[in-house]
Amino acid sequence: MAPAKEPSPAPSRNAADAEAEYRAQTRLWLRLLACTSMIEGELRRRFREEYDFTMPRFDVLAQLDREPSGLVLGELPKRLMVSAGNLTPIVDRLVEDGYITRTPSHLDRRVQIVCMTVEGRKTFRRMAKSHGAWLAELLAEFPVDRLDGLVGALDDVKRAVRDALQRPERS
Amino acid sequence: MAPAKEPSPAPSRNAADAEAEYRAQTRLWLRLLACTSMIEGELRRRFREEYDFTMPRFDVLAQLDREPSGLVLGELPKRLMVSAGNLTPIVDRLVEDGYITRTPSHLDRRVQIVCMTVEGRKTFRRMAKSHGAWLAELLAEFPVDRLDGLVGALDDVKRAVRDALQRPERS
DNA sequence: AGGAAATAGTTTATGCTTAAAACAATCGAC
DNA sequence: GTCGATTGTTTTAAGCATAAACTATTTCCT
Repeated sequence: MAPAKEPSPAPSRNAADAEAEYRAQTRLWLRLLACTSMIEGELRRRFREEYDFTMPRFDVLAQLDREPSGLVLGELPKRLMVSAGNLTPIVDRLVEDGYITRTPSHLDRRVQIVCMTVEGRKTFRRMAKSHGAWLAELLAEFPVDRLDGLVGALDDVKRAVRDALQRPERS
Repeated sequence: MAPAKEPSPAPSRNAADAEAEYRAQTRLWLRLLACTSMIEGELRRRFREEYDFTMPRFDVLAQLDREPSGLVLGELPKRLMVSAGNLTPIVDRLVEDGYITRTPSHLDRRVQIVCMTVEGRKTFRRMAKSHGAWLAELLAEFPVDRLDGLVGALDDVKRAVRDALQRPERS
């Protein structure tokens, strides 16, 4: 496949390009990290202060809000991109606090179905409204007409990374 | 400044716009989170597998790499955007493992100066090289000519959020 | 000089996060 | 039908993260 000893076309320019690409990719990663952690930190702080709640707990409720008939427990780790073991204590506490229920399935006794309670749904709606408003406040100065473009670019980043991850571990 | 009771121009359209803006902002946040956590998860996994190291430890070394004369300990939480208490055990372990030194200042006995050791610098360079290569691999499918534009947009997001955070807590 | 306020850093309590091992129930092959 | 593999979930050990309380030192005010 790779022909050996082909005279490399403009080698120094290629090296410089590769170097520049490297730096640009690193910059992209650092910016992603900075933006995400700034926003995440502030949202976490407000969740805590206003509702004495955490973001992972909110994320679980958000998934359940769109599923009136509940969700198989094993679906949550996949959707939230966290490990399964992580969710056990979080779901435990949400059940304890009365926001969700966890019922074993008759068909398969390994499986459990989690479902939001009326109380949970009410609380979630309130928090979701705040969440949206906080985000709007934090992003207020970013021009509206550039939102879609940025979202599109991030979709492409996401796709690129997913492809790289799904690529069979090289040779 | 704001004239009261001005007949609102096309009120329903404004409401619809606000709604759309809301959704676009939420989408932006979800994409940011998805991209960051995908990349972060993979980098963490590789740091662990290849070097038995964690990202927070790498981040500390990265800061110290650019400061041959060392850094005041208190500078680290600011640069890394983490809490001070968080760093104590991380720095402890890096000292224990011989990657950095921590020496009290004579001028002010509250202050400590952290500095990378020769061993630490050597290890860091190796890891930094892998880190760059991993990032290049993960982002390989994202077109090079769109990197700078995306970085610029994220800079603007970062600025917007920082401004929002620094704004005096409203009224 | 003496004491209050500020600063640097650590400790504690709580919770998130992962990887890996353990456990339990089901499924499949024979 | 039984045994081995697979699947769903929990447990465990280690580490990251924050907020809040605490210690030690310095600075500032009078």
